[in-house]
Amino acid sequence: MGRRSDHGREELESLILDNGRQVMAESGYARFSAREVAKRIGYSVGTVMHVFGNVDRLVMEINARTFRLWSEWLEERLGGAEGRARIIVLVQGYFDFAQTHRNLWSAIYEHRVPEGMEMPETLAAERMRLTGVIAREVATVLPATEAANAAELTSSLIATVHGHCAFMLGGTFALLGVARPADLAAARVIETLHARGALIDA
Amino acid sequence: MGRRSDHGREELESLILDNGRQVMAESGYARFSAREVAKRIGYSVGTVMHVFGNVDRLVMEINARTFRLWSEWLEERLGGAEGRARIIVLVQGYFDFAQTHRNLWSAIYEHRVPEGMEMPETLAAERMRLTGVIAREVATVLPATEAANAAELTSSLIATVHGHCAFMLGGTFALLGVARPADLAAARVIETLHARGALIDA
DNA sequence: TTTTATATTGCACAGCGTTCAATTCACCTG
DNA sequence: CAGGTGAATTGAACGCTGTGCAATATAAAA
Repeated sequence: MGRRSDHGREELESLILDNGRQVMAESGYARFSAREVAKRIGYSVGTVMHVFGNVDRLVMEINARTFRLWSEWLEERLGGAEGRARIIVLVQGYFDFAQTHRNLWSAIYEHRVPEGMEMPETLAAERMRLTGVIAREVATVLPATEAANAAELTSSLIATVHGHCAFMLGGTFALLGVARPADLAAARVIETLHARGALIDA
Repeated sequence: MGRRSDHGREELESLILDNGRQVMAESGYARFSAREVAKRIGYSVGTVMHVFGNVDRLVMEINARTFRLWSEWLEERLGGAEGRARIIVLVQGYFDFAQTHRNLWSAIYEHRVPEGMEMPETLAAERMRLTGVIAREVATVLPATEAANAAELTSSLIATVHGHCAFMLGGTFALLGVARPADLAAARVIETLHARGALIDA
């Protein structure tokens, strides 16, 4: 039983979030349970509910953390890469992250925000941060004439890669006999960038 | 209380499937319930479980039906369209179906087949049927030199459109300020087909 | 020390999927 | 037609789930 002297409010929040992330990573969204999180931190269910209001908000905060982790993962991988290689790193990094953190990644897309409940600011912010990393790289590669379309094009390219990644982890590609999903996605991205006059080699 | 004289085994199966589809359409995967289906058909939960073994199999059978509905939806829409228009119809039809049958469409991708449980034959078959419709149209448009890659390219194009559609219904595009997701997806598809030397006008 | 505010609990509730002994029923046999 | 048989169907039990809330425990203030 947790005493209030053990952890301050913020401390308790991140304690729940840390263990919540762990439960999500182990069990996946379908088997995620606030009760299990409570058990692990040695507090009762009521406390978890009191801190986050409801399970959906807890899941969304976990997802926000996943987005941050993901952004950092991509930035790290970009490291010293240059030119076309940076784009490939982004695509491959997208796939690698999803595969390495399968359950965390899936939870982002398996969770539906209930009607009438608004998305927490943190989730929107972290999502935009990830998009920002990619948008920056896309803008670098595009010619000046395409600058106005860069944001929209970035969204479209992310959607393209996302679709391939979702089909890989969801088993659709396995069913269709597709061997190297990441290469396919990369090919589509390069194609589009070329079509827009991007300054990268073939 | 259902008497066995009321419905034969097959009759009962499709009764469950019909009402199951309805519950799924109304409530979505997250709130789908075998008990609710049982209530609607006037049988007990045990009967539903007896016919389908477990809820996952029932969901997969419902999803198989959704795939069939989807294939027919696309074939109808292809109607008298010709050339490039057929490709646009496929892309737009993908989006329209998903939007019109939001919960049924989402259920396909929200449901994860539990480990150790194999996919029923019907689901795999209906999924391939849908892919077949699209593969046929892609093959028609591609030059003979690309025939060998047609199947893989088809899978990639479906993934591309799927990614855009998922982002639309999941709210990602709204967050990013993307206005016309279907047009974006269509642009990507046309780009790729052009890059492969497809015989369609710009 | 007593009061006050609130963090925390633990139970109740309604729902879920799954299991299974008991029951009901349709049909076959004599 | 009567009795037996096997399968269909039930309904309760079990262990989960998220949520709400009155009661309690506790730290801080008076």
